[in-house]
Amino acid sequence: MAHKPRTEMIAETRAKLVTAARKAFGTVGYAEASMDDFTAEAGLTRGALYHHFGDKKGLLQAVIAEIDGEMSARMSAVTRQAPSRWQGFVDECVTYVEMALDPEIQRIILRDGPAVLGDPSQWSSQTACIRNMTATLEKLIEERTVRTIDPRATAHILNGTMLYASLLIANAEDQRKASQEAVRAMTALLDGLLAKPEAA
Amino acid sequence: MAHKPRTEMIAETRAKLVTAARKAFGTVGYAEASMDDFTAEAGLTRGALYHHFGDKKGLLQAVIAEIDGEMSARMSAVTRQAPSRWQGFVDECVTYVEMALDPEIQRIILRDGPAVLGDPSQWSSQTACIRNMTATLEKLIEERTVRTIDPRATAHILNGTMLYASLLIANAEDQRKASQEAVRAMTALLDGLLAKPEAA
DNA sequence: TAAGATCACATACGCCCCGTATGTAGATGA
DNA sequence: TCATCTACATACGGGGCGTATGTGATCTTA
Repeated sequence: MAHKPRTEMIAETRAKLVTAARKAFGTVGYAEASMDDFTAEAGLTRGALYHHFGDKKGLLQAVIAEIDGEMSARMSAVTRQAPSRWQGFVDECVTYVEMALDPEIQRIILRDGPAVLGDPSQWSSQTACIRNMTATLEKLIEERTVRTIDPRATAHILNGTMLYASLLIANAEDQRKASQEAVRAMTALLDGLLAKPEAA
Repeated sequence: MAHKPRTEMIAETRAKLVTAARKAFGTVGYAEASMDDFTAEAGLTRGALYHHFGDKKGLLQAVIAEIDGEMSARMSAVTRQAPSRWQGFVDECVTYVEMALDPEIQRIILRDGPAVLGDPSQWSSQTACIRNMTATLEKLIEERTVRTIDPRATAHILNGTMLYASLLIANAEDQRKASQEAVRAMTALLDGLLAKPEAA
């Protein structure tokens, strides 16, 4: 029974740390998560953490990158199977809101992330989601479906729109009702982007 | 030279603490702000802080309440002197974006606040700004200027829209250009709320 | 395949920061 | 004027973090 190669072992411990941290950050939050505690839970010590990620912030970045990769994958899947380009864009937005309902995502991506790492739009990761949306917008503007506005700026701003829609829903007593209201308001706003606005 | 009455002295020390904390939170951030440091800067100790505010979070709440009061005042001033109700609403939004450009506000209200205290829409204070906007929206819907959407949900969502517009501008290399792009995108979105959409 | 170098972690130490428990001086009220 | 209360300061203990150091296993090279 030979040992696994070294690189594989390393990847494994990195994954163990990221998983344990993600769980801790997602539940008790970044500030309250004791490095001693969640490294121990992964069968390791802080030594491993510092070796691989530099510090607590570095580990948070890794966790965020992992989450963001998952979100990005889901979004592009939605875009691919949309009937029209505009509908695909709207679906993308709705999917984003749905994903942001996850308490773990809210805690790590929306609350602690910005506080610790600063403006999300600067993160290499978060940009992935936004880049998707920017690209879609560019095409929509090119084909004259959408007004001539700056696609990057619009994507960033819509990012905020959707995140706060998620917050609204997540904290509502009646989530179903809140979700309907939020989607309705959001689609109304999105209609404003259209070159030929639809009737209300 | 008689001493000042006691209640006045108390209000003064509270104000001193809030001011010192606001400065510290706004520059180095909540987590990095040492209570020993900024209380000393106010000529006090942590004892005073715990006595008046319970803990660090309590002080942050007080700081946020102060800032939010100022923001609320500015917003209602803008609303009062608007030519039309819809224009007043748009101005309100633009003002909000402008205020959120302040690094202190970004740091305290947008980054650290949510991380420490949770969803901003739950803060008694933040509600002030949102309530303003909700009220304006209600009237606009009543007079059929705006589509029939839920005003509270819309206000919350727009809150996010504007905050991220501010982030975008604040972090841009060319702030003037970014601000133009952001305002353009925002007004486009807002047009979507109108019952009779304006031509692009 | 054996010796040396390297790497992936664990251990150990000190510092700072926080929360609480306790002390105290001055204002208040009879 | 004395008892009480209040607004703070001081003192103490604990925990978390960052770093410096140690160690055993793996990889390299001849």
